Amino acid sequence: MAETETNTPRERYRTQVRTEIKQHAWEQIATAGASALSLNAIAKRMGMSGPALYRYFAGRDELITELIRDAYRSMADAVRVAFEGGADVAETARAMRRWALADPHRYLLIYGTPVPGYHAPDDITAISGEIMATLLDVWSAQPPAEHATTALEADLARHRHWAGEHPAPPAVLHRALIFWTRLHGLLSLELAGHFVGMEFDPELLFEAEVADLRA
Amino acid sequence: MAETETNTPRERYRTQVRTEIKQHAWEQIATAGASALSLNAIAKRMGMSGPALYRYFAGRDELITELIRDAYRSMADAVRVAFEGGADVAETARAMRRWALADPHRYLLIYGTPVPGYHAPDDITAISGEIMATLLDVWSAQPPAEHATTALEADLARHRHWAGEHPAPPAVLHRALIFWTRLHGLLSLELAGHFVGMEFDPELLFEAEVADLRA
DNA sequence: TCAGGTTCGTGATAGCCTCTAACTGGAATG
DNA sequence: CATTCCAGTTAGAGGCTATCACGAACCTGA
Repeated sequence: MAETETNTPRERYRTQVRTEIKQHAWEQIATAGASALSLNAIAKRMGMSGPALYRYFAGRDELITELIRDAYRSMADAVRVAFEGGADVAETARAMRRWALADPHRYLLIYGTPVPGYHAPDDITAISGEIMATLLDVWSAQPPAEHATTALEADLARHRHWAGEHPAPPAVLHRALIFWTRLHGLLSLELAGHFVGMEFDPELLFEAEVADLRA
Repeated sequence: MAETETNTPRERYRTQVRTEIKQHAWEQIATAGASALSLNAIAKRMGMSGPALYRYFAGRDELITELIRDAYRSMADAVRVAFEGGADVAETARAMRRWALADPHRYLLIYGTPVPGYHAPDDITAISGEIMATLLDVWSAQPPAEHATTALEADLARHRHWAGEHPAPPAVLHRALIFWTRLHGLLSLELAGHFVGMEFDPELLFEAEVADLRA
């Protein structure tokens, strides 16, 4: 939600309105889902008439893209803050869960069902890369035990493009990947409400998975 | 997609049109996503004019609910067939992955971002329960090694409502749950395209997770 | 101070969408 | 043959995205 600082009052007004629009957008997403997000409805709730919002966003897609960008940025910051605060693997996982539970729709906007044909702009995929880089940092501080190289690790040694310049060995790449996929499995099912009828405590399942991940 | 057998030609015609509508709906979901599904567009592609479809479905929601029901039914059948064909845990996991990859949008319609406020009718949650029951069957044939009871297993022993009459012990409930969450994490990230820029082989990651699950 | 361009917000409009309502014409039924 | 039923039609209300032309407010520079 952070908007760059600006000078002229006009630009300050502009960014102020933009963030106000985004706030209303998040509220609407929380109550009716991203697919029901309506520029028209936001405008009316802000006391303006429909097309006014097109001065601030080129269209519905640009608004949603901006929300996705903010969400990624917020998550990348949360993970980074955890790591730099000295969090180990388990505590980083908990930080991610807290971030997800704090606003389920924000998480689902990032990792939920994508619109076919939508391609995130490069700066967003870069933030996604930041998150993976931080996970590699976290796991590098707690590297897995020595073991024979697996087929997957051989593949990861070849395709380590996504790790950027990070010097993590394939075993750490593997660890970061399953950290991501297992957490995502737990969080997305929990946030989407697939556990509700089951009545067990999702946090215990989460903690059990975190413990397993460290072993 | 299975429609009950009927007698009169009128009813046969009716169910025939219903399945034709659903086929067009799946095509539209595959190309533009579920949120862009349009009764109007389907009607036009079938050579009829808009409101005609309301003879067959009470509205857009009912059509989507029907698609969700068919998707769950298909998945439950796929898992059941695998189990009854003698599949072990690993082979059942592969059957689920094959089912998901065969039609990514069908999987995402079930397990993707839910619409806030949407509640699936009881018969659909029953099918979801069928799937869990089959997973319990699969794991009961390959029970995990003995170990001290964990906090999660104690919780599962108390809240085993979702397992119905199934006699599986808490350790098996735990196993079935993480089978589900880990597979879902892998599949939903793969199907949503979050691995595309990474270039590693998702199947190797999947197999590594399956192997880990059996250990 | 005041003339200029710039930017904001408006109403009108086109073209989608869902869904309701009244109507027509053909098929099934007695 | 007459009646009932039902598929499909058009018309229309009300929502949406998005574009356009216009008036009004604002900022800037002479």
